[in-house]
Amino acid sequence: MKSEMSLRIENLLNSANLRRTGPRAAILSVLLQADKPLTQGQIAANLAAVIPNKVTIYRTLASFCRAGLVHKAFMHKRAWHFELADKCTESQCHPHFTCKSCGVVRCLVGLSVSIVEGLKKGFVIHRQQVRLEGLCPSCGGKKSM
Amino acid sequence: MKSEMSLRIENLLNSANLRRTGPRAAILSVLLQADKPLTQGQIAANLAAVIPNKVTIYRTLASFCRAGLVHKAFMHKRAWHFELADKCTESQCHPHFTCKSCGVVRCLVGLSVSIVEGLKKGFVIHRQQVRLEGLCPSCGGKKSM
DNA sequence: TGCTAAATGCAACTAAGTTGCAAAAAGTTT
DNA sequence: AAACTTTTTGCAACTTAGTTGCATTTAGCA
Repeated sequence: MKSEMSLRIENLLNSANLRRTGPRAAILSVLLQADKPLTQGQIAANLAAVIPNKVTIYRTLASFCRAGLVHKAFMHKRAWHFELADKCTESQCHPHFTCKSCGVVRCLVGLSVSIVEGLKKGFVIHRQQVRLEGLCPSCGGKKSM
Repeated sequence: MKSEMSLRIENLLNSANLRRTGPRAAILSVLLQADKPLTQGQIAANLAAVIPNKVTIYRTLASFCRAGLVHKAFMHKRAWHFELADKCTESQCHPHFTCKSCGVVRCLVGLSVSIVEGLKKGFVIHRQQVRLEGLCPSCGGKKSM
């Protein structure tokens, strides 16, 4: 009998019209279990035993993005983070918060962001992304920079 | 007699308490003349004759950031863009727009962004950055992706 | 079972950004 | 103006994210 996780992965891959393969299922499983966006590096570290190759991870994530299963968010440093797309509509993503002190990344789902006002005529906006930096509740006040 | 540009550069460096050197003046001059944020690579291409070394550009930009003269904005690809900080307050920067079709980067100064609503208790926000992606007026409608 | 298209793995590469150290330039003191 | 100190620059070598081409394997199907 299949686990709930396994079924969910099968559904996701099916709905995206993607073949079910080892690496794909493994990456989805990691993303499903994480409550925050992950970098390719973090996924690779998690799956070193299963996926020997970072190229596979990059390509898999790219096809997930293309299929709308996952979306990319740029955070601090020079790495993208990937997370399941079920938390946001495609065009307006929730803000992502990075704590400058401990480095934790949090998705602030439900935080309203309105940019529409005053948008210049002629621009067509496909996607908006909001990044916040500061201190998270557990670091707040401890460190000023 | 000194040019207006030259004077402005001197003032900026003075106010930031930074020595006036060739590379610094050159980088400031390029940023002052550009009406959009530039990457290190773009600056380097502009100043190949004057600054033989990208490390100098990185370090100079870093010290400009530290002094609050310049701020970093992440755009598409995996490069930061740098622009003079006089267009925005330190904590709330104007949105940056990238055209998916032609790649042009525009600063949407004056566009209001309000994220405050619903911010979870305990978070301290130092900086917010908004990225928009879509089509610019001259590409609008020509290309759908 | 065998076939075919898609997916994976590998090696080699590109490009952004960093580090340590020596040489040069700026500012200061005498 | 010479000597000294501190900051800045240049160079070489490195790290890491992400990409490309090509050969091999695997999923899905006839």
